[in-house]
Amino acid sequence: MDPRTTPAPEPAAESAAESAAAETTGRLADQLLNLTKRLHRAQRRHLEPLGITPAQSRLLRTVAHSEAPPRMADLARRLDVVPRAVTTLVDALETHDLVRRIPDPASRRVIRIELTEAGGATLHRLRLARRAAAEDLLAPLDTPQREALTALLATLDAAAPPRPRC
Amino acid sequence: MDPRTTPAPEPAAESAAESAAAETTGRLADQLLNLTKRLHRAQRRHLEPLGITPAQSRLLRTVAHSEAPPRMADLARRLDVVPRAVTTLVDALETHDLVRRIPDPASRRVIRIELTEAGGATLHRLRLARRAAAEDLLAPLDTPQREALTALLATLDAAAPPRPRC
DNA sequence: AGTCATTGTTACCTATGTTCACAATGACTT
DNA sequence: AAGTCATTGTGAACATAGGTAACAATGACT
Repeated sequence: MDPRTTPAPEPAAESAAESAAAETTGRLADQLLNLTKRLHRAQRRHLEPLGITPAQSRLLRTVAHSEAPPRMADLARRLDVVPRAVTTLVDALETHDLVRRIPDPASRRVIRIELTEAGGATLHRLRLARRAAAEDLLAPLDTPQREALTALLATLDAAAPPRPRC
Repeated sequence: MDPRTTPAPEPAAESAAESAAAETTGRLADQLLNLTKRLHRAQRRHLEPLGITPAQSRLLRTVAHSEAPPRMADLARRLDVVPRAVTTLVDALETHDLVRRIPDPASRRVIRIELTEAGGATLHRLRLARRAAAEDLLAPLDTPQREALTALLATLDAAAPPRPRC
């Protein structure tokens, strides 16, 4: 709803309905990116005293969430990153003694990642920090609104990945 | 709702309600980050043929959205980044001849950023690409759901910045 | 033994953004 | 006029998050 801000040469012959829907779509992208930037910053701010980055935090939580010590490849899949990215994160966490690389008895190729005791302790502080960070952002929403938002995002996340294997 | 995944030593004496709310909050953060990653990828995929990155795209749109050629500092503020970050982006766009640095007649310190003709043309293709990218993500949501989502995000974005001036 | 797929890693590259230092400029004081 | 200070943009260096490509070790299957 701001058609004057269209300096593109093409008159963009769209119906009003199409245009509005497109506006919404485009705006959504901006809003998401904006919000995520703030989330990143809030997380970083809260995680800084713990000495770990948001990505490391995510990895740590994923490890903790796993029933058995996961393999590097498992982590990569669950974090939706390329395996190479996991190596760096585990390196960082391992130097801080928050996780441990342990060999898999069944296959000498695989490496399993185990939470150390210090890692477990950090994880708890991390949850608090993370919650505080999210709380900073989500303050304007009341509980039902938050639930509505999670529901919508869950829909998006669920429909997400045809699991791009190649 | 998964208390067994709490390897932290502390028993975390919280009420069930508090815990559930915290769960929601934490989950929201994950969902947002997840979604944004996908959005980034989708954008990159769609923007790649145009030879510009998402951040450059955002800068370009911001320039186009401004009534008068904005100053670098304006752009930094509106993009919510540090001024130095704008320099790099403008550099890239300028080498592609999509924007131009023009001097401000009033003050020799300030540099104003102007959209070139090629920039305007690119901007239109960019809108299409961007819309397609968002469409990829938002496919699972129907129109009322999207509107609900934008409304929620708008609330968050609006309440956002006490404009951290220092 | 030979071929092929899996697993993790080393060595780079990119994108985005930050801090620090600095030079040029403008504005304001003495 | 000179001095002080804030603004503006940028160079240099670094951090974070991620990606590609090549490769070695290993397992699996013929």
